[in-house]
Amino acid sequence: MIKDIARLAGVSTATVSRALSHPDRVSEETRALVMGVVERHGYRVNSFARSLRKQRAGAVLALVPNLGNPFFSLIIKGIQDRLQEAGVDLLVADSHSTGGAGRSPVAHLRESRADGLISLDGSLPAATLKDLVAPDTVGKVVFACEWPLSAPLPSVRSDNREGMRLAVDHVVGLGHRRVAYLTGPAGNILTDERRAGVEAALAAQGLSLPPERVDGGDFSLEAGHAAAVRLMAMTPRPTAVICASDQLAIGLISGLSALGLSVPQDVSVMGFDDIASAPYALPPLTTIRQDRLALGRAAADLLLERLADPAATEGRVLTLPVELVLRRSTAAPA
Amino acid sequence: MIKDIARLAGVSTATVSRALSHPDRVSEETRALVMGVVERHGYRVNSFARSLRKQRAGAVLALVPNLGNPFFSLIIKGIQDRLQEAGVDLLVADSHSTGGAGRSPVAHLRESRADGLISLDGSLPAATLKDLVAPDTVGKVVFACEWPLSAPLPSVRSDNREGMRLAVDHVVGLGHRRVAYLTGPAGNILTDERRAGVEAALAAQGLSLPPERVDGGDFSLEAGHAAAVRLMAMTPRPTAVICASDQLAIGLISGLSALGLSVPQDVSVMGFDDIASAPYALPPLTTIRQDRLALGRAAADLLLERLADPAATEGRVLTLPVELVLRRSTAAPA
DNA sequence: CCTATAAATGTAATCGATTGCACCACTTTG
DNA sequence: CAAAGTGGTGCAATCGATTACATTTATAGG
Repeated sequence: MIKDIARLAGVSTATVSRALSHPDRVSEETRALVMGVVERHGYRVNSFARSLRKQRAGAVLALVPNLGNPFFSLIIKGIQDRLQEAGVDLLVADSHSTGGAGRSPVAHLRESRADGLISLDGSLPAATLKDLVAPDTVGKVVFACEWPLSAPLPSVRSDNREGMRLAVDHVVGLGHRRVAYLTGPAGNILTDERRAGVEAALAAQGLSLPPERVDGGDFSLEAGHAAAVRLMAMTPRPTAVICASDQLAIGLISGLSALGLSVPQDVSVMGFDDIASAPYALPPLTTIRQDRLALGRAAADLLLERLADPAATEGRVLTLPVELVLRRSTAAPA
Repeated sequence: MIKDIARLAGVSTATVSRALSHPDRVSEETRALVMGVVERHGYRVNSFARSLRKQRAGAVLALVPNLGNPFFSLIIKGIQDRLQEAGVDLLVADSHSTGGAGRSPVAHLRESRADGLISLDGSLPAATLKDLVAPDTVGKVVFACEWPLSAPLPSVRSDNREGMRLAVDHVVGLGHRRVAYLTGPAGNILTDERRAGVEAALAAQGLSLPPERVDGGDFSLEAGHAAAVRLMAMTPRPTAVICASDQLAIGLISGLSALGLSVPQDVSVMGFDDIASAPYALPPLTTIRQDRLALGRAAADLLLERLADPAATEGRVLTLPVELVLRRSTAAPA
């Protein structure tokens, strides 16, 4: 195709290419001439030919634990926003669904379909992780939101421990002493961090988190709902429940409501994330806000920087601040 | 790279290529030999070289009105699931954010970064739509969920009118006569379809939808919340409100609750979509379920078929069934 | 034993752009 | 006025695979 343009403009393909990619390397008039022809014929460079020659894809892969989980949408949007500014495309893949072709995410890197990888999944299979830290790929990977414990790869994350400190201090400040915790899925780094944050903050207040006051096991609505009956069967009952996610909290409130209990009169409930529906829960959910959009942007930013200079970003960890959002789901104990 | 493998295996690059892509075109032993070398050296084909030569990208672009809107996540997952089975990659772009590079989605097609396009946005700018129906792109485009009125492109959609008929028949069957409607954003095809569905179904029951009983103007939680006070200021009040989305319904319930009204005792509320949190709303939301996962899969399926045979799929419209899900947000009027 | 046919492999053109190097036409400088 | 420098172009190699066509080798049929 570039040949056609060259022929029509009466110049060489080299000149067309330069007029398009390095406008300052051709004369004013040649550029205008070439641009005119390009315009008239609606010519567009073939990205494969370019990628093949330049040895870069112009695309980045985002690996999501579950594409169907709405929690990730804002992070993805943040990533896409930043990438679009840089003129880089976004590929997405689900790290759990391994379809017919069954290509590992690393294959995208090795087949040079993507220049880099942003993983929102911190619990990648050991084999995948091993591939990722190989010399030829380690400089192309960053983590967002979650991160792997076993490899010191660059990552962007929210300040999960601080978030839980804010949550604990809030409910303890209201006068609660028996605080229960709804935790996330086992083996997840966020689960560990947040739980550790809760325990540390409670300890700092002279309180403890006995194992029987921990329930959940999943970030989902279902898990929260199911936990209600178990939590309320305890004697004495916990007076406040801190949840590892807003979904857990909303599910829990739903479960409590089914038991005829109301929030915050009978129990205080706190979430984590500040998802879009948190302000519209009944009651509006007191929670810890993490800025998912900013997190996505920062991750994309970090990856772009890493691709430009792997050494400079070696092991870099960016921790984003979180914020206590006071709404109506917490109150002093009865 | 393929040259290295060829040299190491003592065969030509042609044979390596065939061993990899057309195993039946080489002898058993050659294949084993080549595979062995490939395995040992972790060789992977370069996708650009392949794409350049084969003139296909092996990727498809999904265009989403707002990547941050969780409503789309399940559709995207459906698309990705199906594409992965076919060994095709998924690129995503936000049709609203036009970042620095500001490349139109059509550019992806023209630059052959993507073989096809699935648009979840039915309200594309006229210029974009015009580009899409050009002879060289029209065979590569399908719509999912939404669709453009002005061009007869293939699409997959839910049966929006039938859904609203089910909703209307349900509340009217409970005895409601003054039914209000919370509508979506102006200019959106779903807004039009659903409203038309409501009006037709009410008319069939001998009822009407006076303009003052229509509010909303957006699918969002906020719009639903804001509508509550206006709707309840009417005399006589509507006894049931049908919403164009679950988000509207949940926002509405939140707004009603702030006014001290409860659902369904004071007002019945219906949603549309059956999003993940609908069962955990207070009260659990009666709604119309559309299977977003199936919709995404079907759209990906349709696109793959269209890419293989554009003529056969010309103007094809697939309408997926919807379903009434009875929960607790509707009851007979007081 | 020789020819026709099939199976396996190699040769080299091709996909479409980018870019190092060479070259030409002018300026500038000593 | 000759030598050196500069800006603008063109030539052709290159990126890494795929595949039409040619060639070789093995097998079957007459």
